[in-house]
Amino acid sequence: MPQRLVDRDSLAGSAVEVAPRLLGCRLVAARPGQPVVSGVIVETEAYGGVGDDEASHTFRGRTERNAVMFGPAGRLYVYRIYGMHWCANVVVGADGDGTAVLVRALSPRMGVDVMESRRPKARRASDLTSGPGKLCAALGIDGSDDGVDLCDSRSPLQLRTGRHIDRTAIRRGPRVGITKAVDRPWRFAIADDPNVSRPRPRLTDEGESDR
DNA sequence: ATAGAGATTGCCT
DNA sequence: GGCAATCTCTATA
Repeated sequence: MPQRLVDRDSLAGSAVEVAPRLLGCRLVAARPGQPVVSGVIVETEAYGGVGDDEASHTFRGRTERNAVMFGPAGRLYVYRIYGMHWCANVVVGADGDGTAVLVRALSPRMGVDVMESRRPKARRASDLTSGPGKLCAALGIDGSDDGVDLCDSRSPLQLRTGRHIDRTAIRRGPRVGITKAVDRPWRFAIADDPNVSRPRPRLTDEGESDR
């Protein structure tokens, strides 16, 4: 089966439901006049809505920055972090929920040479897209992509289906870099993929520690 | 108005 | 392992 666009309806669930299902999907940058650059999603994090998840940008309601998170599922929410880098999220849930899934790492597929030119500081293949800021740089994602519809074949950024990831091959753990709601194991990753950022999540679906 | 923290990365010791 | 770079939002005045 060839890759097809992810169906918007499949993003209608809660962030913590959708986050593991995005593993294995492809994030594709298809910009006019430029070579296609893409990678398989290997790490995600779920972020909840207003008053629900203290670590989420939407916890205190709508702002200019987080407006896209309150729109329909399938849009890309891009924000600047630490004044330096960009982070990309897939908006999920129902229109108005303010929920999204942060894409934390990719396994490079198409356009690796372009990624290398955009990530001159990467010294190894696994440095190219092994973090939310790194993958945005590699795919050329910035603030001008905020709000792009990933479920539209005419978009410069698209979300496409990939191979199925077995439940037993998924690891989960606490989200990275946050100081609030640190107890929620809302980070998901494909076990043993070299592009997953550190520290690697260690829990199985049953909550058992791996290794 | 001003200050401090933040969903990160890379360079330094 | 520590820490600087530097934009946006929030809290406090």
